[in-house]
Amino acid sequence: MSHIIGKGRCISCQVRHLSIFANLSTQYLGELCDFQPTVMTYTAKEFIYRQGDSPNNAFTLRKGLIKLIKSLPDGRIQIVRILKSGDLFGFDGFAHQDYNQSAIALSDCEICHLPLAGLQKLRLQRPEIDQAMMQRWIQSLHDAENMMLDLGAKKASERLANFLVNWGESEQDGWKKMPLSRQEVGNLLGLTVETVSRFLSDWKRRGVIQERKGCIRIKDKKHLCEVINPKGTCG
Amino acid sequence: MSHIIGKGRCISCQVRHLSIFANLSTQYLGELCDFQPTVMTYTAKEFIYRQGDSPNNAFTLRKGLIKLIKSLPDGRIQIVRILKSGDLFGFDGFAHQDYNQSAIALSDCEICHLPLAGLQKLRLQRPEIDQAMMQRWIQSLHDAENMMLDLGAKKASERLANFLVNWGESEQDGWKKMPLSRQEVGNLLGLTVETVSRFLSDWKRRGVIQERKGCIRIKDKKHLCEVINPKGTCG
DNA sequence: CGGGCGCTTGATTATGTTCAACTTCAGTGG
DNA sequence: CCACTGAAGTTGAACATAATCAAGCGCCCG
Repeated sequence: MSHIIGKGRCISCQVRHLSIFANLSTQYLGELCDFQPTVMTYTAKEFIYRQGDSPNNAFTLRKGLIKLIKSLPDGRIQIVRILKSGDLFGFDGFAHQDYNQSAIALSDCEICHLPLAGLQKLRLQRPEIDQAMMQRWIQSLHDAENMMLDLGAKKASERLANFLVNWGESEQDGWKKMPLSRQEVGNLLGLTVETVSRFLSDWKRRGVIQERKGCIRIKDKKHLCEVINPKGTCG
Repeated sequence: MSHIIGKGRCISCQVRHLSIFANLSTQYLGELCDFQPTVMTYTAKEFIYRQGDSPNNAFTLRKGLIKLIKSLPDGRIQIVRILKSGDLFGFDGFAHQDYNQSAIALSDCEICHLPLAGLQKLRLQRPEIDQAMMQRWIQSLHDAENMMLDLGAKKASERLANFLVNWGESEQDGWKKMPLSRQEVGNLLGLTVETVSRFLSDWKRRGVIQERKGCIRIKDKKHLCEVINPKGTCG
């Protein structure tokens, strides 16, 4: 279950450099101390909020992974975003709107609850924070646009190869944590479990990728890139 | 061809009430006059900007319709947004990023070019403008999330029915302009021309919708709503 | 009047889904 | 420690949906 582990001390936060408070001049970190967001832990599969709830907070993810999902009445699901350390989410309240998605922990998580009113005040006071938030909104929109292109115009293998390459990025031929189930990869890419499983199995048989207990490694990136873009270049 | 038709006088603009300057207290409209964005006209099918261009401006659409598209090297296209009067677009520069999509006029258009630096200054000065921009970013993100759900989780008929109902909204059983070609509807919904044409023809034969010279009318909204959501309610 | 574009329609194919059976593995309790 | 259980993953076969290919229509514009 989720529980409160205390008040955040942003000034000494280990993931501040990833957050919207990253570029804050040190002289203003003091003000941030008054802000004192509540820090909570969540266990895997727990909801942080549900689509339709009225927002009192925005959130910063400190530790773990989160999926933002939208779902249809009959149970079909689309993952619209995967959140990593330092990511800001649940900011719908800034537009006086209810949460437009549900947030679910993919792993055990540590999350800062940022009261909307306080954050709004900070944002108006400190241009660095304002700028950081704006950049994140625009980046989120870009990510969403790229995903629309994937979902609307690409085929299964292209989407999956693209997902693997992006996920494995920054790892030079090393093992990368893959905490998403086949089902979740399907929900992210608009595919069924079976389709995801078939392509992954195929690529494993051909030695394009390797897998072991929740980790994945790309052996033949070139091959995946050719799947993504038959006659283009890629990394 | 596009050409400049002069400097905008926001204070007397007919679509200001739809724009990010809508809620500006009258006392500040004067400042806005110094801003003086360039107003330009574009003819249908013209590019306003291209994906990858460096942004100098954001834009407000005064008159007409615009599509924002992303495309793959092999020519496949996804429309990621359709813009209407008063909509703000091309604001990628605020995050120091290149345009992430291309903007193309769907009809003859009138567009305000808003210099980034000037707009940034206005935003920081006037909370109303700042708030309006933020709301639009969040709304755009919501729209994008809804579209991801459509593209990833729904079938052709559901997407198309949903599109028609949304497009026809605010019209009480009247004729609604439909300036998108079958091809463009396909590019928006992740479908081929043929698939779009087939469903529309079918619904026309059944009397669910009517069409005449670039206009469309929904005769049997209930039927479309049942296609969208087999056992739910809808408007 | 001719040409071309957008739209429609049919036939065929491909891609991915659905359904079903089986395997693997982690966790649980005897 | 091992048998049992259930969830996650794999695989095959049948099926459905939408894409592709192809042909023809209607209409606007030159």
